[in-house]
Amino acid sequence: MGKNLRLKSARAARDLSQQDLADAIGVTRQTINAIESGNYNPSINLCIAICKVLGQTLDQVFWEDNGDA
Amino acid sequence: MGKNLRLKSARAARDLSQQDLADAIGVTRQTINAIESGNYNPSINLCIAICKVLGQTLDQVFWEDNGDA
DNA sequence: ATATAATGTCAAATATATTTTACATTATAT
DNA sequence: ATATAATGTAAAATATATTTGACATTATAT
Repeated sequence: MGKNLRLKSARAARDLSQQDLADAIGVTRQTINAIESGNYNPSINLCIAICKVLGQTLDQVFWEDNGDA
Repeated sequence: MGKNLRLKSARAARDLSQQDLADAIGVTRQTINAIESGNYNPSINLCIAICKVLGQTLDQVFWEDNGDA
């Protein structure tokens, strides 16, 4: 599976480490890392929680890739 | 948790039974029913599969309620 | 070069999504 | 009233997400 670069990018834009984001949501760092790495199928509630912290929507972070940026 | 009426509605708009939708995706009828009923936290891949069959996006079906229709 | 924060990854344990089987209820038609 | 399709729900089994703990690697700073 492909990496989730939009998540990585949105997180970086807010200057949050994987640990920071994980803490804000209440999951472990490994979970965030795995999602960004792409070998993962997170729950929708987790995705929504991530989006809220990052100020994005599901489509922006988890919907199909547009190909580029 | 609240019911997912947008899913129910989008499915009805395509004249698909819960069984039809489940078959199209490759899950069981109970899974679809549970998601519509609201006591569930499906995986993002499942949500995406549902959206594709219904011709909708994640935001349209699974993002925050707008309150009304 | 050394120290520290951030990231990548792995194996075992735990929590939870999803399946399977089954039955009750509601709608629609004859 | 009877039959049939669709839906709501539940308990046990299975698959998989998530945690925990641990170690290696990469970036950033001193």
